[in-house]
Amino acid sequence: MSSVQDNKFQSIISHAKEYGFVFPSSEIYDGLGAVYDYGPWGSELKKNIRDYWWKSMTQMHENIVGIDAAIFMHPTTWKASGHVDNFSDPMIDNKDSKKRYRVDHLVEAHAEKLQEAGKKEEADALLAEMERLLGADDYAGLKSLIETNKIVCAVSGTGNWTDIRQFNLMFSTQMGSVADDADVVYLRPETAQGIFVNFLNVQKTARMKIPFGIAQTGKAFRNEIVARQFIFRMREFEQMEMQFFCRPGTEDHWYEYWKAERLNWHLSLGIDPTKYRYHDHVKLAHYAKAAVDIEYEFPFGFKEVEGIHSRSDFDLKQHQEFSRKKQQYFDADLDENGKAFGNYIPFVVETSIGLDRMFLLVLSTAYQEEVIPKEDGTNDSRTVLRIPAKIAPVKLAVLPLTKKDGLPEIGRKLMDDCKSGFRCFYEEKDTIGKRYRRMDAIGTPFCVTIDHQTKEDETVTIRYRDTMQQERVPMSKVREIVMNSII
RNA sequence: GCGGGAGUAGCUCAUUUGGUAGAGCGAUAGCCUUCCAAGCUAUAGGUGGCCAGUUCGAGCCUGGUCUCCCGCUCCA
Repeated sequence: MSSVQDNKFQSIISHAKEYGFVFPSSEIYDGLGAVYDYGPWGSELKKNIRDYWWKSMTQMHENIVGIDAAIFMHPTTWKASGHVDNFSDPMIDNKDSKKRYRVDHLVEAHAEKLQEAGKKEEADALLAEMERLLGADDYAGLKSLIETNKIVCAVSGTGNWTDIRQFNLMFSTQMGSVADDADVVYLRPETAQGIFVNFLNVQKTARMKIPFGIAQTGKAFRNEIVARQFIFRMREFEQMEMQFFCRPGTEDHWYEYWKAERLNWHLSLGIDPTKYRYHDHVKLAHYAKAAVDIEYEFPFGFKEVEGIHSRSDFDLKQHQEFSRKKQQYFDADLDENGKAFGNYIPFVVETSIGLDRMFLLVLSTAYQEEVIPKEDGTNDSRTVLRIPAKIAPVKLAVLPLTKKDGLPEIGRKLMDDCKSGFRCFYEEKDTIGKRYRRMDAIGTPFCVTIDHQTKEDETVTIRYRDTMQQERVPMSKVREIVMNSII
């Protein structure tokens, strides 16, 4: 990261705090690592992004319905999903290079070398032994396996290792207030499983026919080893996910469809397309058939904001196996031979976007420090958040030019006319220029000024955030102008 | 978790070798009534991240600790 980008990122973080978007969690106690709170304007913006997503996925797609599943789920859910086995990794550190490795990656890399050297049998034996020890959670055995095979660190070249430690990425707590009887439950590490376990409930009660989708937004929790970069990687975060259930064999079609559709959603906010790119996964997760990330160029580089995954029938199959409840769907549509497609476990295409990451994306793209030349030759400056009007925290500021001569009363009346439609902000303190700057800083797209002429002809000055241009319009038109820009 | 850097008012910073903290901006109230920040007055706000040690005395020296940033590592 260059220092210029570095500074811009720092400025965004400072701005977010100073103007009530994001605060460190429990800040008076020095904060809590990688946990953040959303302030007055931040919570508005976050809610608006969530609503915009929700509307585009559900209201705009007749074959997608929503649910709101609980954060706690039956512990077996996470065995079936693979999280219990795959979400906790034994790690080992090299004391000389200070490098940290996942034990399985380290051993696998060594096995590959053996294979290249023609020692295939030795490699296979090593991997088999590793699997056995991993399955038995035998960390001492794994360490001696590393030592006896003289596996060394690629950087330091030494075999000076720490003990193996377990990093469990799932948060756990107890359900039940008597500690001895309490069952361990997990805070969900992803929202997707709440959709999968409700697949048939939703399909039957909402009478959905394949292909259809289930959408959900909600919190998820991961005990990240390293959580950094402001709200980009948090331990508690919010996902917006949609699982699309389709007939086996059509998943590639729907994968391509959602890949395009989701990028279009981002672009519909008017965000610079050159800041986006697709990143196809080469190494796929255990369930995946295909996976692509939508990456955005954050101030700290291109990073994943959303993932589209072709998950096959893995999840439903797993839940069918672990729950012993059939997860199949009867498809009465006829195939080319005039026969019903019949019973099958649907394939799934998932779209999964981090709400907090989207929030950071919006803030990153919106934040601008501008220099404005003045008539006398000197320069003026402003910090403006060019947040798309439809998701801006405050849509309209009502600003009487003075607080005398009945202007505030007119402003209050305009407030009453508008505030049932969208978030408004009223302010009569300080010079008009200062008030414009304050509204720029929180991204308010429209400011309306009440002046003495308003008393004569009921017109007001509307001032646009992005162009700083002003226009005289009838006061009765203000609500409509703002409404039209936020739909 | 390892290595590096940082922590003084809401923000940006100052406080000449150790002598118990100041400014600008911002905020609040008022004046002015002005269509793009930086006119005037007043007020509020800090056990110097926290804890200990050295010292007659610590924002400053030492140790520990917490948090943040950067790099490594990890990322379904």
